[in-house]
Amino acid sequence: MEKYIPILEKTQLFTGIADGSILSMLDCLNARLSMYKKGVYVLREGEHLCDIAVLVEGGLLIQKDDYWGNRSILGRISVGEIFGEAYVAPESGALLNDVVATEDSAVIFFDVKHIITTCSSACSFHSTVVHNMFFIISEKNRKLVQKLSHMSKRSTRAKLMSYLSEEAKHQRSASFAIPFNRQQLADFLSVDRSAMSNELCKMRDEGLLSFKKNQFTLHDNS
Amino acid sequence: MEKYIPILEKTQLFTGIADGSILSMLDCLNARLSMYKKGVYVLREGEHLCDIAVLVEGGLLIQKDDYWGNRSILGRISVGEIFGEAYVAPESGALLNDVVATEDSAVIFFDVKHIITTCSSACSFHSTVVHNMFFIISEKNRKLVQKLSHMSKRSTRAKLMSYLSEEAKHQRSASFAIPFNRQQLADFLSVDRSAMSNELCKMRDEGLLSFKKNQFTLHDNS
DNA sequence: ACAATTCAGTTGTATTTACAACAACAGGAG
DNA sequence: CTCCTGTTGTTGTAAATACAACTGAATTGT
Repeated sequence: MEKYIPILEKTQLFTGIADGSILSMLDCLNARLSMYKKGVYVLREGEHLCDIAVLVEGGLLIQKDDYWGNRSILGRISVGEIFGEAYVAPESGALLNDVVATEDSAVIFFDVKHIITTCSSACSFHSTVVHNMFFIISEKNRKLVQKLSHMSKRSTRAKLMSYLSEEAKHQRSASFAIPFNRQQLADFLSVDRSAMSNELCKMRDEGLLSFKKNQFTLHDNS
Repeated sequence: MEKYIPILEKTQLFTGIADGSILSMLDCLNARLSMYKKGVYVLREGEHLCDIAVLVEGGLLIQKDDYWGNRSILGRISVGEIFGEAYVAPESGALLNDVVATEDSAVIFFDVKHIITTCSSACSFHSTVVHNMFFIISEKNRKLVQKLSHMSKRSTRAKLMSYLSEEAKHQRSASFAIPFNRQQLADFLSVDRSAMSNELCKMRDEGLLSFKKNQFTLHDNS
């Protein structure tokens, strides 16, 4: 677990924690490390979770498959991000989504109770971590609202434009990479892949944008 | 503002705060009361917010209108609930939605900085409020994920079933009232009102459910 | 009580999207 | 190199949805 401390130091969760303190906190927060091969389920819908999880290596997708095999993708987790934070409240029920590793991944789990309850040890960083989590969850909240605003668009084209322009704004460049392939993007926006592919090509032919693989460029139509 | 203290006492935000303490906290948290007539905008998309808001009287809708007049509804705020919590982080930008009063309403705003920073006064309840907010935001997070799972359904019928069965589960009864009229429900699920109305009637004719106004009953098809 | 307004349901048509099946291409394994 | 697999784009058809226009019922205000 120690090898991932440099990663943890850079995460938003441990912002403001003195460099040497994280190692001692791991113990105090009952941290556990788990490894997952590509394609393996990290968490499954219906399970109960008492932990906050931090991805320290690899990549994850948060997704859900319904009875008929329709998949919907809630989002991607990259190294340094936390997940499972929506289930920390005592009354929160079972997980609503699966979490799947898209590459070989490493995850560190922290016991929630240990985070939000000040421990008996002399570790004075609890309140900092609570504050950090506070902001992280609030920010996740905003990201979900943004995703909802993409999905509430009525047409495939409007959904694509909403998502892509948001992504351009976020990455501060008209040219940017997205973390999805076409099928994943379609599942993310809840549209049919082939219809979406078709629409993307139409938009390209109209000069709205260009793309190659998952690299997109939005064009200025002024 | 004092007249709303009994309301505040019952909110999740002030759970665990001794009864007499709220009055003194109002000052400490720089609380401000605002009244809004039915139909008036409480907050507008694009504004910046430095406060947590608690609805103490009336009802609100969180919604967004696009350039062409398409409205999408993010959710409803009832008495005792908080809103604006997605914008507490210092880096969070402008509001992404409007907030509109659907009845004459009263809102109390609390300065976020005063909540998350321990004040110099002797008020010892800060950490309790922070913990409460923590759980509230986490729970909101889960609600957003649930809304996303309704909206990611591919057909109008599936969206309706997803929303209505969730509502039945939440209210622990197959018979329940929803907080929307038809147009609002359509805007909430991002579908056309008339198409939705049509689908609802088909579902009723097939015996899946029955309804009258905003009162719905799901039927057991075993 | 009456008029005005909002709300819910209905219908027909135009448009959009989903679905299915396939072709082209790229990258990796043997 | 060749085969296999996964990904993306293409096309035609079927199905679902949006849109517009209207009816009747319910609600509100005067």
